[in-house]
Amino acid sequence: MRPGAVKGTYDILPEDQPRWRALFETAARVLGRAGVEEITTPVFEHREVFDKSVGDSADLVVQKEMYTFQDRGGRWLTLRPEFTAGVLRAFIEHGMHTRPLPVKLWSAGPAFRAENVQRGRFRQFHQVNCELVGGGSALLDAEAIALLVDVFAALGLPGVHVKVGSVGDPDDRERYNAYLREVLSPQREQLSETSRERLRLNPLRLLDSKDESDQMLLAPLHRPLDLLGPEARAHFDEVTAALGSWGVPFEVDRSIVRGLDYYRRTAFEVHHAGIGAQSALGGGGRYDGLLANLGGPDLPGIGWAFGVERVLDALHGEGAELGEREQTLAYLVPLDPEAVPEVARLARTLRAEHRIEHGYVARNPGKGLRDADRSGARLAVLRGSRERAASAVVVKDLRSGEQVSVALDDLPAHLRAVAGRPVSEGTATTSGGLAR
RNA sequence: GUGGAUGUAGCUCAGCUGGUUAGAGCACCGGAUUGUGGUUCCGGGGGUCGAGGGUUCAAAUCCCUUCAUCCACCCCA
Repeated sequence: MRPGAVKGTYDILPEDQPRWRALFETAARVLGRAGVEEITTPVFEHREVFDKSVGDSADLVVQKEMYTFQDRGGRWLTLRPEFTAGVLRAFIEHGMHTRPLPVKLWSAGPAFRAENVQRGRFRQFHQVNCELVGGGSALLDAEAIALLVDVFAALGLPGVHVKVGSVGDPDDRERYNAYLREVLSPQREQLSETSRERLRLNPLRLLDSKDESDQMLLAPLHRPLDLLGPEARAHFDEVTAALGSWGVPFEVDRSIVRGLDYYRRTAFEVHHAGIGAQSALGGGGRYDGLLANLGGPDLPGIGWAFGVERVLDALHGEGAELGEREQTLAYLVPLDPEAVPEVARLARTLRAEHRIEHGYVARNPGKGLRDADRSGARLAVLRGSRERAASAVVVKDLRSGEQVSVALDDLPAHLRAVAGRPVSEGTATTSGGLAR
């Protein structure tokens, strides 16, 4: 069997590229206007970078899902499973804490997780990531959330649901975990097996259970948001007040939860109903303390990421098309061998202004026009012995069928004029269509 | 790691309970049309029927194994 693309990876074909490009360009524009600057970091890092950002979590699963390997020099490296750790590593390495704070950085590119594949979940996938580093103000939390929403809006994606919650400060989390243990331990026999395990290791995650009877048990309980300390509560209220005053639509999610320990206070997710079971387009949160964990200054930060594949899936489902392929203006047809180098040279000069393609072997007019048609070009430009004798070319509009002889010297002006006109309506005339 | 569905031409699929040489549409190539395309008509090339094994006179079809894809569970930075 010949090998196909590796499980969980796929090819982005030429016809898909405009969508991808348009998405990245839109994100760059929206974020750029907010003063967020682009940073590109390597796709792999020393494994400690991700181990430190992720590793002290109770969930060892997370580590199992990282692509970690040893290079020829014996270095342990990890393909990035997310952007935050690498971006913060770069932030620290380049002393960016000396820049005006907060430092706002966005990135885009592939990331890797050794997960099982399903809709919206791949082993190599793509994210757009944004980090606002060095500010603890609730206004930054609100700005981060608003920016994420703004990007979706600029993409023309309807139907997004923004959920905002808070996991509180570390004290709050401990208190909440203790609360869950206290309330649920007497009823542990009624919990599902995995939930019993979670009760022991990481009670917070119980809230994620999809088991119906679990949810029945959990329903009457307080949520993290209900038991926030006064400071975290005030912070949360400031965030929601800012979002409200900016007109950013969101709903408060009392039970929002993060899997990793470094998250503090604000946590948020954006969901979309039309993309299968993995309905989260993106999400993020505040990670005060993470920077210090990575050996940097003790600065707070907040960030988010969204999954490019999922957003494109959602856009497709909503019928929102994104990006267009540039149409070839003219396809140059050599009608005899002598014309081949002539059209090649001509194409090179015309390309200064337009997208131009041409044939590489002599064709009769029938085949040549078919080639031109299939290239998607607006015009076919024919060059053969008759045209040569007149120092001209024949230019045929492939939609209307009209054709004219144009002197070589006049061709640039002619093409410019056509390019400035809207594409002529109507499918080409039938049969004859040929000017005599 | 677990479960379900699906694997037949480049693509989308048909092929019923086993029975001649495995089909269609689209796509591709050629001709009708040797200086005029996209429509139409005619013709053509393309397949280890995912792979391996088994049952049978006979397997795309039934059985087993395996691989892959999709969806879901698990998990989710």
